[in-house]
Amino acid sequence: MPEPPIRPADANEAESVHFIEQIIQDDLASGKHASIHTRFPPEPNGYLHIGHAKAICLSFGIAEKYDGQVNLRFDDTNPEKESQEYVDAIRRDVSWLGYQWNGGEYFTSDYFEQLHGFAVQLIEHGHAYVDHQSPEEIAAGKGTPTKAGEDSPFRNRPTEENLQLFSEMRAGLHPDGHCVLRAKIDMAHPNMHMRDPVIYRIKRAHHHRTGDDWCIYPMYDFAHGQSDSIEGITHSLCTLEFEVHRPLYDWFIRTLGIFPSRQIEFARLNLDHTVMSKRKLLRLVEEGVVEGWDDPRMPTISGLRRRGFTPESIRTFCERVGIAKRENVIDFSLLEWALREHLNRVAPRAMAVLDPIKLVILNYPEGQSEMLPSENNPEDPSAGTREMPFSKVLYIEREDFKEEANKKWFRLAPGKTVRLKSAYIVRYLDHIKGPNGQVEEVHVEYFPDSKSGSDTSGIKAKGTLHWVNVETAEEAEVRLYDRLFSDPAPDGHADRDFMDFLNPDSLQVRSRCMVEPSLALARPGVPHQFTRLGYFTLDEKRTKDTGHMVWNRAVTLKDGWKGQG
RNA sequence: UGCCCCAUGGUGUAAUGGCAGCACACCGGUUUUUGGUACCGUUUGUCUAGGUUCGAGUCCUAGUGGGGCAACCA
Repeated sequence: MPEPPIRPADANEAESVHFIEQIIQDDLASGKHASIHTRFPPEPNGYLHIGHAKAICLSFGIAEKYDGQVNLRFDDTNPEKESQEYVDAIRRDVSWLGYQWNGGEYFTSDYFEQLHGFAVQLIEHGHAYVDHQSPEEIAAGKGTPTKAGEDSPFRNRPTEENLQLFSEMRAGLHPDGHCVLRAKIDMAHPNMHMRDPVIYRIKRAHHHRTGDDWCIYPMYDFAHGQSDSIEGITHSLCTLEFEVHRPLYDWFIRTLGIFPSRQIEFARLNLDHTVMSKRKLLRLVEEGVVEGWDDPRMPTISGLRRRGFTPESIRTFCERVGIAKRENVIDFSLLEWALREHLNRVAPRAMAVLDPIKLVILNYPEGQSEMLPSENNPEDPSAGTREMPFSKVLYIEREDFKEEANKKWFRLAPGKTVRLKSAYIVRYLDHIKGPNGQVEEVHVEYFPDSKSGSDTSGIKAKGTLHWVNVETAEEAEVRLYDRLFSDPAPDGHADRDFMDFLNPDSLQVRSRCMVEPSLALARPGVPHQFTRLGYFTLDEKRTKDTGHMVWNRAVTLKDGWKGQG
């Protein structure tokens, strides 16, 4: 009986890699490829979103890890939907994520001439024909998934006639839609994509790069694999919906006898409480539900950037999400975790009060003030400290005071004692209410010997409150965000429109917030942690437009309090 | 009534025929001048049925469930 193998005493924990990396390692080990070359091939017809970030991190990350190359290629074969605006936005988003396309930048439109040559080559070898059927006739002729298609009446045209017709198509002798070029494969093939796919159509549309040079454009299936091949892409990584296109991808490469790029598919990213398709995102923009593609509630890269996400956090998120072929829906909280994980280490702390009421320290001398040092980041002593002005009248958070509270309430209330962060311990005395019953001021006494850093009072305070000195406070607008949809799967209801599930509270604007004076020098793109409140970033656009500070909250701090007090 | 892909805790993802592990979430505890962080701990999983094997999450067969495929879109 064979003994079970003994595990090596000190085996290095083998690095576990996903199935795509496994293929790459095998190809490198077997010598199939001396080096690897990937590409990221967006169509410039919209803004990149977090799902694209996964694809970007995959293709760029693999090139980086295996010392290979990666191309950025704009798949621009449908001029009606594409534009330079999107090209620019895509470049900016990929760069912002921290990636360089070291293999170069390309456009499928750069290959139009070469692709045209491939088509001629196919015709010459009897592998393509010009079809004069209408789109409806072609669709009908394809059959259904369970029923074989029928040959087009034009399928057996002589090569010479096909050559002639195709050159007329290119020369503009035929009106739009009059005829198409089709690959001649198998109208009864079990894979619908192999039933003589259309590979060129006539379309008199102005192309954002080639202008009016062409009136025929190749279809995706005839452009993508060949473009990969032209660029020497070894591993062409794409999402699962292209799986059924792979036999066609391979067929063109084999039939044309060109460099065999290999397509490998992985499952696309889905996030709960949002939608990810360009069509649906576009609807949110067009119906004015959000401000634009870069609205901080959008799952777009530009939206996340404006919301206050960092490239590092998005890359971490993509690593955690993993790569597999299984359909998946990722918790939004994983994205939030990734941001907190990064920002907790690097974000400078500051104090801000979103819903201010006054705290008056009755026994603090009128007219006196002092500067108290406060750590910029407790996780990073090298970040140093800053001086916080402190005096008799401060702002504290309305929700940090309660007229009645039990033992679990660590904040201010009758009978309670709290520490003011980086300052003194104070004890409740009384409070004043306004005409409509709202608390306006809380009065406390402070203990002079409880000063932060030199506390000899011996008094213990369970809770610590953040505060801002009234005299020196800066006013700011703060925008708080929540999930755009209240339903975890807004587009998962067959009988309901996803717009029915919009979260009415996805945006909260707080207009008279008070922030510490040092924040007046803050710059956009540098996230801060507002003590006890979360991570905030200056909104560049809105701050510029309104002339006053506007802060976006990217995410709250994790809240471990159960709210039982 | 076709073809292709997939199935591991609540959510993701490992285990390459040999101890089902990790992260997020959840719950509990310790520390704490952020009810944060850090640290510790609890609970929870191999779709079903057969088969191969000393041994199956892994291989085979069938079933079930989910996803995809019929644009002159990508």
